[in-house]
Amino acid sequence: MSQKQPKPTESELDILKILWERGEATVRDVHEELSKTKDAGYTTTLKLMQIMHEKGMVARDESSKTHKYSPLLSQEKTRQQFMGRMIDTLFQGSSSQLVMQALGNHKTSPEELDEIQRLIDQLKKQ
Amino acid sequence: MSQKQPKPTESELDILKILWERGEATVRDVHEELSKTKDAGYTTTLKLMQIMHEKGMVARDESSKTHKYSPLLSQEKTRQQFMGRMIDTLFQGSSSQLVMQALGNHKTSPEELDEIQRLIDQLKKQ
DNA sequence: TCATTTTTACGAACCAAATCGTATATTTGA
DNA sequence: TCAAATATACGATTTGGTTCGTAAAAATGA
Repeated sequence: MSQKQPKPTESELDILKILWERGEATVRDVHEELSKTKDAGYTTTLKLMQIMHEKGMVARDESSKTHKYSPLLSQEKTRQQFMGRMIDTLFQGSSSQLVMQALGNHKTSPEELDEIQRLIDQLKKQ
Repeated sequence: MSQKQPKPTESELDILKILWERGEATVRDVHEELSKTKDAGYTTTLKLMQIMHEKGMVARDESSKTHKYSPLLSQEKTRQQFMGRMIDTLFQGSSSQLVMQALGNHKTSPEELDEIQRLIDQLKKQ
């Protein structure tokens, strides 16, 4: 029986995003990256990451004084988690409605469109 | 200068979902619908809807004792709001990645796929 | 060496959201 | 009519997330 994955908060998502990009990072790494868009003190970031560690969202390598953090939640699973909720609450359970919205509202390159087309063709074959 | 739309919380989204479906509903209507999936007291739902009214998220028709509520936030705008955040944090800013995920993970009917295809064709023409 | 900087730990404070109990007004129906 | 049921209002409490100050330990470098 697998445990249900904890749902990250907004701030936790911001941190996870960075950890997913880097694979591993110190509090300072994360904080500096975060500072570009947000405006929070160093100890705030530290505390958040400590809590995430308690929750089992991130691993912590304590072999050196300066701890190294890495994500324990998979981006894949987290994507599914949020998409599911989104489709359910905002798109009447219809994923295609979500797709239409995404394609309609954001610029998508011809290459990306081709890629999506290929996926559709493949799905149709089944 | 238009005000930025307030961002609904999780619980507020649940209520908005019902209001979007029905157009108009009483607290009891909403509460009963909500009870199917959630487990909260009547006054909790009432209070939530009162707060949403204060925030300007819903309209309230007080002409009869039993108030009637209707949504003031558009589903469209709210969709965009949440999608934007989602694409940014979870999909590296790539909407096509989100589309791939949505199509890959959820069953989509051939009709829906056709519809998406048509949209893609149209986007490609531009 | 030793002052400065960097790091972690920890608790307090703050804030918003959510929950609920209670009071009061109104409606319902026996 | 009048007791029971149903509605709103409102405040208190709880809970969870976020922020930050301070202390102590460790690392750095002049």
